Amino acid sequence: MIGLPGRPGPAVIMGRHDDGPARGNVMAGTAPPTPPVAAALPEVGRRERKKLATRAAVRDAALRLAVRHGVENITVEQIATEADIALRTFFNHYSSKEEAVVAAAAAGAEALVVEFRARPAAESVLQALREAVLVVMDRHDAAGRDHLRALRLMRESPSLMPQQMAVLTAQEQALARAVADRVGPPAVEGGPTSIYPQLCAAAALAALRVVLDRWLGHATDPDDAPPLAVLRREVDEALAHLATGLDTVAGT
Amino acid sequence: MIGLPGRPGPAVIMGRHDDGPARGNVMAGTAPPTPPVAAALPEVGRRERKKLATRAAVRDAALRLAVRHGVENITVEQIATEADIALRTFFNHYSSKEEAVVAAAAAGAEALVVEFRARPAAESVLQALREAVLVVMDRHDAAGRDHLRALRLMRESPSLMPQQMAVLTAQEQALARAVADRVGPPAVEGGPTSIYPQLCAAAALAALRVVLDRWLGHATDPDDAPPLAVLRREVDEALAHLATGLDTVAGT
DNA sequence: CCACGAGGATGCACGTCGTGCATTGATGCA
DNA sequence: TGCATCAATGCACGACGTGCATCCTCGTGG
Repeated sequence: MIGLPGRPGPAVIMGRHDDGPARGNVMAGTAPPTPPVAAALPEVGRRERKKLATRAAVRDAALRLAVRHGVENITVEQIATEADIALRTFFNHYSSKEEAVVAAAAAGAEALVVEFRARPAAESVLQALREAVLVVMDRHDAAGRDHLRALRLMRESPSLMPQQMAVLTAQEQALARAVADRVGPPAVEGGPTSIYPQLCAAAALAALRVVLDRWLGHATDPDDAPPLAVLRREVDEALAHLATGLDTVAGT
Repeated sequence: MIGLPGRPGPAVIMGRHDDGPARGNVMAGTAPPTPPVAAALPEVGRRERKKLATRAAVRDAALRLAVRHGVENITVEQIATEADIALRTFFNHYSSKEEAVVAAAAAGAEALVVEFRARPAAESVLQALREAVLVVMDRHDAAGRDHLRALRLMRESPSLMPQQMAVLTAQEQALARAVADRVGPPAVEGGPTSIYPQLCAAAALAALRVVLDRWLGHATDPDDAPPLAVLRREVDEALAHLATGLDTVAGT
């Protein structure tokens, strides 16, 4: 998800196909089936590739500067310069620096939904979700230190929180649909849709958000990640709570 | 492909207790605002009261204009004029029009936490939460049409979503603390804090958000609220799901 | 091979945002 | 009554975000 190329050059191309800046909030785009690791298909011409490259350059430049100087202390102009584009062009891709910074992280949430859908139908909803989380976690674990720094940036920048939540809710909708597809169509066609998919997706993502937040908070030293094993355990614990019910009375 | 005021969109419980001078009508001596639950505050002098009044005036003016013209189509200057204050003064209270508009809603979420804390310890966490929700719901039901319009505004204004989520997460923290207090201190002093409070608070608020969102979505006609009974039922259903566990396998 | 249409990158102008700084007037206090 | 405080204001200014016209590159049909 995060990718921090050393130079503003052509970066990894990852999904995100929508045109036009998203006024005020984030994309809820359904990128064409672009599995986690995308391969350049002849589908896109040089033109499209250049556009994507520019987009990626902007995104990475934004993240790089934000990690180094803090989101509050950088201007869109600086990002544009770093990405070697005109100021005006920046707004052709993102409508604010916050959106650009968070965009780099959005892929993570998208990947989760993709992996979830890929799980066999035999698994229960929360089981499938757990496995999907593990897959995404492992993959991102390889991203290393830069990736961790980016996560901390997200966690500790108040001004990014809104954008993050926006991404999260967008993915919540996607996950809700995935859950609905998994449990099958409602008994009655056209009948009142069950609240279950939305509820489950919302609760699950909220749980994962809490877990990740706690995990990032555990670390006493910056750049020092608590063992991944801890994260796994807490994910399991949280999902287990959801699965078995989380009501409690005083003294328990 | 995103900025359209469409289906997805969170909402927040909101209430509008107006204390301050409401444009063109009574502006009594401004008796100390009457928060959800009485609070004796003999401490406030005229100075503080005036400040609060100004704040309320700004908040209400923002909400009123936003409901009438849409958040996107109003400027801070208009709000300031409507509230009869200088432009600069606006920023002494809120840092953006979105914040001002949503501020009116924040009280709702705060009230929920307050009511939750007021529930007897004998009730389980989710029971207490349910009762608290009902209390807040009933109280706000009396607010009538304007209140409903405000809720719809929140739901359908993409640019407000970030601020709403900010309010929501703030209350999530407060609720998490309340839950922690309710279930009692951890067995081991200073030991690793349980994830339960945060998890529970996050899941519960996420559930309530989904329920409210669905409820607002049910209505086919604007200004026409689905019966409150439906809301109650869905709240119960959602919390019941959380209480008994929400795992499921295909075909269930 | 070339002219032409589509679309991305830019430059420019402009209105709105949000903040720092200095000033004023009402308020609270000794 | 004299003084300290603080909300409200006015002013200046840099950053933001968008509409519009233009230039240039890529993709295509002739």
